[in-house]
Amino acid sequence: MIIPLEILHKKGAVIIRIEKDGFIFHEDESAHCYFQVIEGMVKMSSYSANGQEFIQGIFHPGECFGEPALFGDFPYPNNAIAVEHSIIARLPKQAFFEILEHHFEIQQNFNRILSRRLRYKSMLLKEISSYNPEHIIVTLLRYHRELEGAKKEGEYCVPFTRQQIADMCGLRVETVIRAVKKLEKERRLYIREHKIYMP
Amino acid sequence: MIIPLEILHKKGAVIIRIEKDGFIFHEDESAHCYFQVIEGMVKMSSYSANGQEFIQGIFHPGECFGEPALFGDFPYPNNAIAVEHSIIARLPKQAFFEILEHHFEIQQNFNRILSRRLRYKSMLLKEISSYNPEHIIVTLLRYHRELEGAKKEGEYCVPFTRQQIADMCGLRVETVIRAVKKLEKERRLYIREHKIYMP
DNA sequence: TTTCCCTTATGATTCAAATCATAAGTGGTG
DNA sequence: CACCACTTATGATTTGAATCATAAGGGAAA
Repeated sequence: MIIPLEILHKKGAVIIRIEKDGFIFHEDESAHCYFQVIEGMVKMSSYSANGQEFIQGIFHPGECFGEPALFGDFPYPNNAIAVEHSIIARLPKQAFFEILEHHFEIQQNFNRILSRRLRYKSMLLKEISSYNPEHIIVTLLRYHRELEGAKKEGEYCVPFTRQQIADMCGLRVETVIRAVKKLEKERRLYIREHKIYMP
Repeated sequence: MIIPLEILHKKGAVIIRIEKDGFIFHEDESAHCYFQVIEGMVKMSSYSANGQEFIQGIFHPGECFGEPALFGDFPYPNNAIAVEHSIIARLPKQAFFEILEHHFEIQQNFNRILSRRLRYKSMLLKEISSYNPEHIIVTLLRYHRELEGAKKEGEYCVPFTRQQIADMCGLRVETVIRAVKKLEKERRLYIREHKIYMP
């Protein structure tokens, strides 16, 4: 939980419900609000001219999104879309900055969050720019396994479809399917009932 | 100037000199210091297994680098290398965090800087994952022209070699050379004495 | 239970960027 | 000046991922 719900309430946050595939905001819209996921799942993504989607991030309950546009004073760089029916807190920019002024530890926490997102993108850029699909996918999955963190005993059950993996690293479904098959042959991961597992 | 030099001095920053191509820190090293460029130019980059370089960012006088690793508590994700002979202020992590505690506006400024870097990487990822070299290069150059900002009357003289452009967007020199030629033919940019200009 | 859509799967073909080779222009330095 | 390293340049060839086509499996909903 980035900002405790009490504080959000006190500052006048609105709770909104979004159905699956509903937009919370659109790419290039000017940024007026801070958002925090309460229930459900939200993705930030954009579509290129040919309709290909690129997923920049996926956000779970307690996580925030849209705030870089507030900090950096630029339009939302991507669309925010509910991956499933979701409940979200929305707080106007002004109130958001007031919270930061009075809570050093929250402000600091944002530095941590932004820095980790930078690390993720830094890693992805390096991968995409110079490695093959198998390498990219293994690195991506390892990263997400680390995020799950604590509960790391045993194997990691990958919570993404091949399409989602493709959209996160700029590959095509078929390429991901083939790469995953190849990785299975090399024993670097396993497939059971079409689900991917990492040892 | 992210952190004023007086403050850095008072907190015990060390001034270091690095010759061209010298390393300031290495990828995967654990992060102990904050850095700020005083003179010269520094790039953050990493090398893939086959020796290909990917430049994650370039930093000029007044700009900082290495701080995401401090905020996010992870090893430096890339190498920091002097592009030319440079003078740099180095401040231990502990002292850096003390400065933040006492300077709300500096803390806030870091939120802005990190957010803008995120935007840059977000843009690059989208470009690299779904557009052709010409599109990627135009977007990259447009971004850098905007950074130069104020002095934007007239055309933009691109301050990068084709190799540097290639290393910033994961392409090969030959590809960049050909793409730039093609863009010139389409009148989307100009070449005079081998230098690239954008109208 | 049938329908529909999404996901996984596989083979054939295309194509754009990487790779390889080669050379001319440029700038700094001993 | 001569030399060396880097940058720009161009053509030929290779290659790996995208694209196209097709189909089977699974889950949700009418």
